[in-house]
Amino acid sequence: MTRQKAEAGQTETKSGWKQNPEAVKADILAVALAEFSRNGLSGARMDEIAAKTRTSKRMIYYYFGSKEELYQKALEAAYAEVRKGEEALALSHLAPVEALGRLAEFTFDHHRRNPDFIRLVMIENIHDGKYLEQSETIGSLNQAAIRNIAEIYERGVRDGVFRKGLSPLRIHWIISAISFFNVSNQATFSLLFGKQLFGEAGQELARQDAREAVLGFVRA
Amino acid sequence: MTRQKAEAGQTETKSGWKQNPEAVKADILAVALAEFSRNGLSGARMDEIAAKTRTSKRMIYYYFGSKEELYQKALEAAYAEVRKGEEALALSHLAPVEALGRLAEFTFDHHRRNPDFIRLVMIENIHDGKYLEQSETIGSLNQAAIRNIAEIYERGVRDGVFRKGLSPLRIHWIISAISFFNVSNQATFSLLFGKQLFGEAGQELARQDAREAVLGFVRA
DNA sequence: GACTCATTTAACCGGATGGTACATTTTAAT
DNA sequence: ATTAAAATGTACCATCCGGTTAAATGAGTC
Repeated sequence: MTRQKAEAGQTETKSGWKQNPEAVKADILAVALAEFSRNGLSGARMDEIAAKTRTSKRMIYYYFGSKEELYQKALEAAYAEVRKGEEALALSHLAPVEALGRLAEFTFDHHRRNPDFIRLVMIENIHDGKYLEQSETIGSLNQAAIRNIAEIYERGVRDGVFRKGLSPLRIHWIISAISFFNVSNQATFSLLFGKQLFGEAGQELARQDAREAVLGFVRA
Repeated sequence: MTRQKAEAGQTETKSGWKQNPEAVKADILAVALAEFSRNGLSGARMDEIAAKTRTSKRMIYYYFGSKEELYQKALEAAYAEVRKGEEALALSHLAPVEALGRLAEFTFDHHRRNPDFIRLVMIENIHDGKYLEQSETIGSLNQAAIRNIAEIYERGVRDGVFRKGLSPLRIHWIISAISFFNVSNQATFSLLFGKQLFGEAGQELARQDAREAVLGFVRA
């Protein structure tokens, strides 16, 4: 998204062309993503989004139809963007314990790297997932995460280092919970219990804890 | 909150009195809590809150001043309410492993029992905790949870069943993460990965998993 | 170089929404 | 009974805000 926006800007600057629908759409989406993430669906302002865009409010309605549709498209774009960062993690050559530990740490870091996405997911959950539900571009790459874990878990059970009776989904659930919560609830948690866990050193500890919790969960 | 509302209703009905400030305030807070939890701060409508109240919009402003102040008071009330349910869990007579396991399961259930509270906390995190921060009634009973864990953990280390080097805060963090996520992200998680974990049987599994993850995390 | 369609601009609208002015009633104190 | 303060009812307002109307501009086509 951000990358595409930058390109669009250059193209416009270089050529002086006026019409460039794809760039305009990408620009709107990027701004919308940021605004919805910051303020939520009802909290975001179409005028504000338009102002931060290189185009006008009229254009937003021209391409996206309504605030809700824009939100949905921004949500889809956010998922797509974050999914890209999930690929390319080769774990099958590692021993099961090490592979799962790496996966936990990677997921932990990946969530930290994408706070805006986390916020959007929180917002979407406030809406009971009704917009993600309407989306057609969902059930694709998420299943890959499960298959990834399945492969590791089965090897671990075969080697006798993981206990039997678990499902990849439940392992993924634990990893997600810790990684997500670490970002989503940072504000309230640190208000109630102090900021220790959210500084540089604290987050290093937290990552190790995420790893240990997951491994402790599956270990035989 | 709910209890107090019911009492207020009865009092009003019985006596026919008109003025009853405390009951009116409690009524407003209860309605506000539900509405803000459902729709967020910007999404909630003052007119709607007023309509669901036994009193008028005028009264809301008379007692609470503004939408934001009402939200803050509702948030505080929610925390206070939920805290009450956390007390009275005697664990010091149990062996460390059993005590911590029970605590994990209890916390898991307690979160499930209070979805509205969870939603409010999510909403507050979207606002970066700025309203909770302004509150004066925060840092009180939350520390009790930490002390509770500290007691169990220290016994566990002494007995050699828990590993050294952890802090009660980090244990609490893990327990909270799993318990919170299980409620907060139910919508999106079940959309992406299916509803298996959120049915009757699934949640029973999830609770056991919460227990196992925590115990696996601290076990020597 | 006229025609056509996609794209863009600028001004505008009507209802929703947070908040208020003002009069009135109720309660407690004297 | 009188009075002052607290509590409440009614009607209203100014602004915000999602969305639109209508007309103009650019680009590819023949």
